[in-house]
Amino acid sequence: MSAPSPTRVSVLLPLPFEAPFTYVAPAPLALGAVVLVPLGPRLVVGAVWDDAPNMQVNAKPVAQVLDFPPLPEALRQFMDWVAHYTLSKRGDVLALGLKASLLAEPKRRIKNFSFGGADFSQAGPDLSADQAQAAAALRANVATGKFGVTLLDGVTGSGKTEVYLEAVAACLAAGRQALVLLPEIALSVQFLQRFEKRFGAAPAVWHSELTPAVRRETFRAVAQGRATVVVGARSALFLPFPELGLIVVDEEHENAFKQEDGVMYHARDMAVVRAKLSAAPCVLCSATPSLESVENAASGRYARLDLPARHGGAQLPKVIALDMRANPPERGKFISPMLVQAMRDTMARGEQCMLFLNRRGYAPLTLCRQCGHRMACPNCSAWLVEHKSHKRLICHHCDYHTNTPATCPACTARDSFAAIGPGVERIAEEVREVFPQARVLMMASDVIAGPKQAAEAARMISEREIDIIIGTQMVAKGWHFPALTLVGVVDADLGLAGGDLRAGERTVQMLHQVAGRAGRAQAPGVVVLQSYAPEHPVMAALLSGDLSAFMAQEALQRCPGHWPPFGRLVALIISGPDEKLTDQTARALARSAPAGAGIETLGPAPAPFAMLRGRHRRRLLLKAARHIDVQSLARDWLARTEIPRNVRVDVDVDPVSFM
DNA sequence: AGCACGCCGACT
DNA sequence: GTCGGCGTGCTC
Repeated sequence: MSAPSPTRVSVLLPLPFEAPFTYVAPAPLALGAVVLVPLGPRLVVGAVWDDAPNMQVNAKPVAQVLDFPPLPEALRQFMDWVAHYTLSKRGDVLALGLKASLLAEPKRRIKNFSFGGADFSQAGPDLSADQAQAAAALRANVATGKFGVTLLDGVTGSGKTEVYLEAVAACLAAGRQALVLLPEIALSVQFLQRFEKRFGAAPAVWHSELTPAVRRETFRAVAQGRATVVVGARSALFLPFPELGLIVVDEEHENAFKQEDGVMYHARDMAVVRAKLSAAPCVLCSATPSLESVENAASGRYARLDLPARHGGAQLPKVIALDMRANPPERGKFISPMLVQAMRDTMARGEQCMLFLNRRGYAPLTLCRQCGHRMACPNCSAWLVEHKSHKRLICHHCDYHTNTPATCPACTARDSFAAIGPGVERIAEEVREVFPQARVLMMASDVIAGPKQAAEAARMISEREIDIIIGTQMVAKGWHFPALTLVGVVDADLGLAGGDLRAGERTVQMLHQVAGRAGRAQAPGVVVLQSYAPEHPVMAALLSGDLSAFMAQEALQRCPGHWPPFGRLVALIISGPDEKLTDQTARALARSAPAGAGIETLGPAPAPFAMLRGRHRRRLLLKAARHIDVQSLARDWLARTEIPRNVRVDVDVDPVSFM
């Protein structure tokens, strides 16, 4: 036996570097080992990576090997994969999962996820025949311990959650860890209650609003295998699970899974990759699956399970289109008399109503009646939105805000402002005028800002302290309110304006989800869509409830032009403080764009928000047939084009937003 | 990402 | 004459 000899090790740092740095250790270190290393004048945390160390460079010694489980191989491979796919630096991806702040010794253990009271072997709830069959299929997948993706497509109220919780139970029984991704976990109080009811203990949760102490302790508990179930937002994909045995992505169609800055990844797609690298099954759930997942199921790449009926004998709501041309509201009002009457009838039966409008604030536009001046953000190409609750005009794209001025800044006219168009605050005002005795609750992100407010809102509704709920898209997600029987969509056409690639799909999904809040118990539900275009295919799909026919039509439209999911997109967003230089750079990129069979470049065009936060923006779109390696194309493209200082080019692979 | 080095304005 | 603004460049 010889004494261990000094070795060089590669250490990836959670900093914007593509390659690991090389350090010297007294003896070989385990791959994935979490270490403290000198970098310039400071010490930084990093992880031993799989690359061959650099023998040329002058290596400093590793300062300390931390008492922490090494990052698992599947996680290291996953991070490399995500970096390559999104054209990000590997260090930036590591930073999504490893930060110095996560490694400080916890002062005390936090309860939960130790699962003192949990019992995963206890029998689940009574399942319908459909549910039981789907649950059995998922349990069988988990038992194989192999990768595979299943699309669980169940109508709203069909009890998808109970079905996939059976898969979670099977995973835990097999001694492996389970991850459930939700689009907005911070507000998912009802989900956590159902989970606790099923298993007798709360899961570990992971989202951006955790306190540092909880975050540290959860991170450690996951790495040590003490946390067996994590319910989290997209960043939970980067937690160091040593024994991941199942990933569930609930509401898989949600755009909130797409990270829109920094490392721009789609958590639903990356969940599939993470599962594959961990040899774990993956379940994608939705009542309104994305066309991507529908096509993957149709081609046989994903298995498919359907829950076509609501649980407990509840019926799907009846959907009615209200033609606003024939039934206009009073001047200056937004709720048509027919919807008012439906609300009155609903409340007379002791049931609850919900009005949906996906627009925060009081009015989206404020203009001067004297001179026509429109109140706009100085930093963004966007109108300022009046928020009466804050007594302010607010930009929804940057942090600019101003008190509503007494006089017009252009013509100095007094009291000349007119509010144009409705937001939820204005709808609430109208409702209070019509139903002064009704108890009204607003649900929008500026009112319901965290788990506490969400829980209180859910409690008030469940305990029948509320008659009318008025909300933005926040009300669409997952809520179960048995007494809610009427849903009114104030402006069903809203999402169709501007019309990007997925405007129709997205509107169908969102309105169908909102509609699904109605009539989830015995009393039947009614949904009223206020529309100026009730003949539009989106409205037709919602009226018939036949979403698969709508998706088939979408597929037919996207297929010939190689639009996703039948082709690939990469967006380049060119931005900078100098408009001319930004524009020149965009045009230079367009000139050096890749060309060839199955490749097309669109743009440059000013982005829909041509200026954001004081930066001018242009967009280019690379469209390519499915078999083409767009990452290499984009990488080479950027490498051969000179980008001036103070112009930035952001790369968005598989863009969801075209803003 | 930090943190240093490095050249131009308002302060003791 | 200095303190300090943040531009740019480097970190194994």
